[in-house]
Parts: sequence; structure tokens; C-alpha cells
Amino acid sequence: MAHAETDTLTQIFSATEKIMAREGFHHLSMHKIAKEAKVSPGTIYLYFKNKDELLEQFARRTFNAFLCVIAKNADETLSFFEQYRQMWWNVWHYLCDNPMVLANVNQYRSLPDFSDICAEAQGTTYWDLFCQKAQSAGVLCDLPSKILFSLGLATAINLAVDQAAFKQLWSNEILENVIERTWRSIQK
Amino acid sequence: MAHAETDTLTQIFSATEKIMAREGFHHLSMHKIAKEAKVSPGTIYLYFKNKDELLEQFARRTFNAFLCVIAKNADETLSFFEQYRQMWWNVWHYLCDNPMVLANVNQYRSLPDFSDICAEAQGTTYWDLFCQKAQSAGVLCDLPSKILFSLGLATAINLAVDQAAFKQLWSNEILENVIERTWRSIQK
Amino acid sequence: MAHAETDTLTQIFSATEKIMAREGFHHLSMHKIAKEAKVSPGTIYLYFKNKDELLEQFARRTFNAFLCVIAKNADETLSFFEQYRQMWWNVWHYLCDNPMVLANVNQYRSLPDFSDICAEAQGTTYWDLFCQKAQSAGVLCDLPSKILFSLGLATAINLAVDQAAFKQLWSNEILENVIERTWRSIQK
Amino acid sequence: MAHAETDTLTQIFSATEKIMAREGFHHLSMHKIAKEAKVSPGTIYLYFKNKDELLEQFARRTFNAFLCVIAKNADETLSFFEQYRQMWWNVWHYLCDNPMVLANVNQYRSLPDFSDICAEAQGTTYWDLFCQKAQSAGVLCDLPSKILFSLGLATAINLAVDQAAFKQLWSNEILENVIERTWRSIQK
DNA sequence: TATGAATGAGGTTTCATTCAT
DNA sequence: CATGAATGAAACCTCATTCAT
Repeated sequence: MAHAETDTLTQIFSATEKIMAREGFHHLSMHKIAKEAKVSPGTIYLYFKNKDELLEQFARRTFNAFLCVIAKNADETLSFFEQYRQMWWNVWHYLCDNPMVLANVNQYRSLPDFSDICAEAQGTTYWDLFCQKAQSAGVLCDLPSKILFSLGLATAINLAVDQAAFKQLWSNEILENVIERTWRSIQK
Repeated sequence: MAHAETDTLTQIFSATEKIMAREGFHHLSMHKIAKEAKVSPGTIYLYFKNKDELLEQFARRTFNAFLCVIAKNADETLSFFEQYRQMWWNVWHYLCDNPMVLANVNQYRSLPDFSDICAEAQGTTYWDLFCQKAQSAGVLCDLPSKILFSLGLATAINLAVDQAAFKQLWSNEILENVIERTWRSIQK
Repeated sequence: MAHAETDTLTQIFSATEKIMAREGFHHLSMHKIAKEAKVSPGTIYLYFKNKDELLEQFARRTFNAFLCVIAKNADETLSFFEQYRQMWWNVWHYLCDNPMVLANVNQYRSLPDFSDICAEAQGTTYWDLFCQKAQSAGVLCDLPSKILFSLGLATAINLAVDQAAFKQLWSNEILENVIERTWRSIQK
Repeated sequence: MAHAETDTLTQIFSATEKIMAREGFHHLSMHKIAKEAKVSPGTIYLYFKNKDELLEQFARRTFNAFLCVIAKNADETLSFFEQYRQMWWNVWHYLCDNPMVLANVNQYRSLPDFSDICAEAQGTTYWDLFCQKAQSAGVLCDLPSKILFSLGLATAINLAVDQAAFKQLWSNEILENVIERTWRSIQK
């Protein structure tokens, strides 16, 4: 029976994610993806010109999903700190709830064109807009938003990866402490 | 002609690094390594049981080199902040001076057993010792040293990667600012 | 162009047999098999997990073919001696008509798992059944059928191998003599 | 320390035998032989031009050892049957006492030139001489000695191989029975 | 005589991609 | 749209042999 197009595509993407998490980026083969997605190898080539294009679109999807996660439950009536706190927890929970994404975080950057994809979004993401506003309001210091990301939300990613890799569990108390401290580091 | 043993090993490792940087992790082949190292493919198998073992030992070497870099020019007579500043610049300069390491940073993390290698060193690195002393002296806050790493030195890595990926150049002023701010975030 | 499945398998098996006979067991390579079978090397791996599995299945096929040969033209209305004689000639003619099998006989026994394959068939072969009946009828002596095989039909194999190895030709008279003598040795 | 020449040769041959028994003919490599014999690969080439020559000499040694075994405890004052019986048991015990030889029996025939080596000895072996005398005395039938070997002593080899392959133990009673019966089959 | 690191041709196996159905 | 057997280049790895020491 034929799948609806979106169905097949979704299956291919999630098969890709699963195998990447399970066996690592360099054991990712078209055959394995096809098998996991329960389609034939040939079918994948109806949707993508070749493996690189599949991976590029996969990277794009993943990156966009991540951008959406950051913006989740956004509420501009809250204080800037509370908005930051919300985004930090968004990232944290997303990674904890999606162990496959977590397992792949480092591998995504090896994806073809991942830098380009990130660069395209430059300046238009929810985080960029947040930084602009908070800087205008004199709350955040005047560093480029990319640097602010490294000092701020990137810590959520680092900590989640560490937690998974070293089988440790950070308490909420510690994490709230981290949120406050990283906020302090990017404040005016 | 016979090479001295250390020579051959060194050649293999640096060939691996070069190709990884030039063509990326997934274009790394034993043939290419052999050619670049000017040895025959078979020779590599005198030193490593298979490709995975070569990569694991390569990751181990790289990780250890990185640990040494952090401790460079250590001077315990300096203030804790100055010591931190020194380590941050060590990381930064190492990555900027070794674009090949930089290009590979993310790939290293996908290396088989990289987590294990990191875990082994846990608690005995120069950074860990520094944190202990600074915490005893009441200068650093009481978070696990791994978390302090993510808030502190990890920003040097993140920024260096970004700088390379997005072809931007951060001024020394900005970087000094980042050092101060990240120091602030891990202070008592 | 796609082959029918049985076609391809058959081609692979008979290519294996041909090369084994022509160049010997230790010059058997997957490339040669592929070339002889007019398929690509990769194709073989669609049907067999690896070389060892191909060889094991090949041994199994060969052994089964041999079992069938023994039972050819079976006629239970004949005297037990005549039945034995028929089987002996079956073995002899099969080996003389299939010099490739003959050339490989010893190599088959070195095949991985060949003993297991033989052991599986234990007690259910046509020879085993023949021995049971002849023993019940008080015609054959009461030794295990495996031993009776060594005294009886095995001589057909030995002689055929010798004939090929030493380029000699045994006359029918001699062979009939052998049949009678070996029959005498297994009689009651 | 240097080995005496015979020492080294002996070690190489017995290493060859060991590996053949343990891993089979087609996993026999010069490196493994060298390691097992505790010499360097290069040393083997001081004694043999190449692998084939090593194997050929190995085959020759093995074949000669076998010929000697047959003649062991020869006593021409005994009846022909008793002499036959002695030879049969010689073969049997040799194989049971040397499981490595037993494991290799089938593989020997795959050795390069094994047929030639056998052919060279044609007509001059102790078995051949025994047959001539017994035929002159009118005790043995007038078949070629090679055929008589297949009907007679070859059964000792077959049974010993079976016993090892199928983990069965034949009682002395059965074996004596076999000796008598095979003797009967080659008598006048 | 003895070594053993090095060689490199050639073996086994994988995998992105195609194409007849 | 969908299939999946087939492809074959290229990957990984082995091993008989050499040669500087």
C-alpha cells in the first residue's frame, strides 16, 4: 500500500534519527534507513537526490525544530529573566525528553552544510529577537547574540549532554543556580 | 625502509588529524591515512588492530593534548581570576593556532569511546584541581567542576568553533569581556 | 539486469564448484566466484552473510546431492547384494562423471561445519535404512551403519580419488571384484 | 640465542601442524607459524624458498612418518594375518595418539604435490612389500596393492576420523571384528 | 644465521545508487 | 509512486615476502 507523501518522508527522517542515535553518524547507511523506515532503498531516491541532500534536509528540520522549542510558551509580559529562564528550561526539557536528539547533538554539526543552515537563520531567530529587545531595554549587555547564546542557552545543551554521557543527574536546585549564574554573566 | 617506531606512529596520527580536518570524519579512509603518512596500508595494522582502535587512540591522544594545553604556563602565585584567564586564553589560542583540531572538535565527540576517555580523567585534571583549591579558598561557588567547566572554559571552545564556522573575528576586547563575565558566573 | 532468485543462487554455487575444482580450495576468492557466476561481488552478499556461510551452504548442498546419488535407481525387489552393488556403482559413476566433485572431495571435508552437516543426517540416510533392513533380514552383520559405510561404499570413493590422483584406470572386472569382496566383508 | 638448525626446523614443522589442527588449512599463515614456532617470519625463509615449499616438505615428512608407523614392530615370523593385524593397529593407535595428525588427515591431501609424494613411494612401501609376499604365498588376492590398501588399512583411517568427528568410541571388540572382516575381503 | 618492521597486491565486505518491473 | 535485486567502486584488512640491521 502506498504511503501518503508526508508519511513516507516522516518515516525516513525519523529512521535517520533513530539510526544516528543508535549506531552513530558514520554507521548511517541508506539501506539501514530504508529498512528502519520500512520502505525500499529506491523509494528514498524519489524524495532526495542523494544521501547528502537527505542529510542536509534532515539537518534543516532538526535545526528548525530546535528553534521552535526555544520559543515555546513565550510570554513577553514576563520579565526578561523569566523569559530567559523559560527558554533555558525549554532547551533542557527538550533534550531530556528526546534522548535521540541528545545523542545526536554533536553529530549534527558534522552534517553537510550545518554551518550554512545555522548562518541562514542568523539574526532572525527568537533568541536573536529576545537579545535585541533586552539590550534595548538596557537589561542585557551589548555582546553579539551569538556570543550571548554561548554564555547562556548553550550551557543547557552542554549540561544535558554531560548528564547523558556520564550518567549523572543534576538536581533542579543546581540547574536553577546555573540559570541564575548564566543570566548574571550576560546581564548589563 | 624501516622507520623508528615512534616516527611511524607519529606520522600516522598526524596524517589522521590532517585528513580529518581537510576532508571530515566521514571521508577518512585507511588508504588516505597511509598515503598521507607515507607508509603502506598494511603498516597501520602493525600498530592498530583496526580502524576503530586507531580512532580511539587518536581521540585519547587529542584529549590528553587538550588537558596539557589547559595547564600551560600555570602559575599558582597568581590570583585565581588570573589563573582562570590564563587557562581560557590557553584554550582559545590552542584552537586558533591549530585549525585542524578546531575543525575536528565536534567529530572527536562522535568518536567511539570518547565519553569513556573523558570519564576516565574525571577529577584528576588540572581544571578539577583548580576548582577544588578555588572552592576551598571561598572564591569559586560550590558547583561540580564539570558544571563549572561548561560555564567557564567551554565558552572558549564554543566561541572558537563559531568564529571558524561563521568566519567572524572576535576582538580581544570582546573576549576579555567574555572572560570576566564567565568568571563572574562561576564566582562564589 | 535482474536474475530470478534461484538462477542467481544456482550460478553462484556452480561457479564455486567450478573454481574449487579448477584452482583448488585455497585459490577460491569471492571476486573469482562473482566473475565466473557473471554477477557482481556485492550480489553474493545478498544471498550469503559472508564467505564462510557460502561455503557452509555449498558443503550442505554437495552432501545432500551425494545422498541422493546413493539412492538412485533404488529397487527393493532386488537382492540385498544387488542393491548394494547398485549403490556402489552409483557412487563410482557419480564421481567419475563429475570430476569437479571428485577433485573437491577432500576439500569438502575441510569445510567449516562439514562434520556437523554429516552428523545431522545420521541415521536417516538411504544407506542407514538399507543397513537396518539387511540386518533385520539377517543378511548384514550387526555393526553400526557408519562402520559398514567405511568398509563398503567408502571404497568406491577411495578408489575413484586414487584413480584420478594417479591417472590409473581400473577395469570393470577389478571393480566388480572389489564390490564382491567388500560385500563379503560386511555380510553376516 | 640461536637455535641449532634441526631445532628450528622441528619447531617450524610442529608449529605448522599445530595451527593446521587448531585453525584449519586455510587459516595457516606464515606469521602464525612464525609466532607459534617462536622465530621471526624472516627466519622461515632461510629454510624454505616460500610457503609452498614449506608445505611440500611438511607433507613429505608427514607422509614418511606415516609409512614408518605402518612398519612398526614388523615381525615376518608371524602369520600374514597377524602382520596385517599389527599394521592395522599401528595405524589406529598412531592416529588416536596424535590427534593433530588425525585432525589434519583430510587436509594433507590438499597440500601441494601430495599426490606426487604418494606416487613417488609407489611400490616400495612396507605395505607394498607385504602385499607382494602375501600374494606370492597365495594368501592375498591378486589386486593392485593400492586397492588392497583401500579395502584394508584405509578402514583404520576412516574409522579413526569418524570417531573423532562424531565423538564416538568404538570398542576393541568391534575393531577386532573390522580387522577380521577387512582381512577376509582382501584374502585369496 | 636471525630479526621484524615494512611492503603492497589482493582478499573480503560495504554501500550509495540505479533500473526493470 | 514504489520496489528491491543488482551493481561496482571503494572501503577495510590480511599475508607472503623482503631487506636493512
